[in-house]
Amino acid sequence: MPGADDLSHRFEAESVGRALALVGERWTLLILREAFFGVRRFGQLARNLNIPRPTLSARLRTLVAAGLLERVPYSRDPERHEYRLTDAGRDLFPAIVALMRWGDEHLSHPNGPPIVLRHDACGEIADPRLTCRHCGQQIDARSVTPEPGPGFRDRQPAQPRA
Amino acid sequence: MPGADDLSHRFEAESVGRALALVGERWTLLILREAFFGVRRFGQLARNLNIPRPTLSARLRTLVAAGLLERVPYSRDPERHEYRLTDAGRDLFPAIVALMRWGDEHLSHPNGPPIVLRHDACGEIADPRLTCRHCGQQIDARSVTPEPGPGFRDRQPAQPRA
DNA sequence: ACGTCTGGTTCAGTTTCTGTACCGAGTACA
DNA sequence: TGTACTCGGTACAGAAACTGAACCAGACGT
Repeated sequence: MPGADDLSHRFEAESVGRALALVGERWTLLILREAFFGVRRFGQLARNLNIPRPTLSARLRTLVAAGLLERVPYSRDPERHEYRLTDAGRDLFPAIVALMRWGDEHLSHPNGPPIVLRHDACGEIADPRLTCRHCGQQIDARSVTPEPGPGFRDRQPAQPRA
Repeated sequence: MPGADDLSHRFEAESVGRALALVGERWTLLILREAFFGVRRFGQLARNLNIPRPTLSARLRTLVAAGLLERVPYSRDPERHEYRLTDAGRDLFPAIVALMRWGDEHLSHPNGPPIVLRHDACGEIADPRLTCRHCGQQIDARSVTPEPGPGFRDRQPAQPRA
């Protein structure tokens, strides 16, 4: 990152920080991955992920509270619910894909990725890249320079602390 | 994700799982974010992130062990080291950017993002997107269908391998 | 009546994280 | 020469989170 030593304390890049407060708990992204694959039920999640059920229960609750999943009833009498991605949850898809690609590239690729994503629009394997919206070129850590944006430091100046 | 209910146990999408085993610990991605911003030193990381020093110490050790950071001496006599991104670490940049964008969009955007990325090549604000490498169109959770890739299930012994 | 499936909860034990304090080596100043 | 400060950590104990095993209630099959 050229010429950018120690920007973070000046820039307050809290976007990542806050995202991670939600998403950085151990199982959260795995649960969301399952959700992207269409898994909606408690038991199915528990089986697929091999996650302790109390942990799953807690995660689902925080995810629902955070608005990434919604808990919708699918039967009454035995009152049952399933967990569906909200739009906010779905918007996390690029992050999961990016992690997936990184995992494919750097962890165990004997033949190639275990899963690929086929792009419905063009019918090809998507092989997703991060690109500049302006010029369309691929972006990586070295081709980009962080700078303060419009929302920089507009945090409450004199938040009276408890 | 159309027609894809419960793919994960069939597909073994372990790329994400393994990535998260490294990256899913609470402070890891924040440390990497700092690294992308040019922060290299223990004390600076500790100050910027407000992370407990023993935790930082532990995280740095696992990151070095995982090959995402390297610990290079920058002075001897008072023997001191700094932590630099390796190529593998740098490749995590898209994932962090994706999370950052999600945070910008869904968490607290009073005026706009606190940080933007300027694309060195075109000089514009990058506003990075995930795109299909084949057709260049933007990709989201709904425009793509997961399917088994070449590396699918090749860690099972029964599969006759070349 | 019995066992099974569902979606959970309770509980106790273990692991992990956190804050505070501390260390040892070097530097800066007076 | 003493004092203070920086830097990169470590030691420790209490708090929080995670984990596995067991359990529960309602509905269903036989």
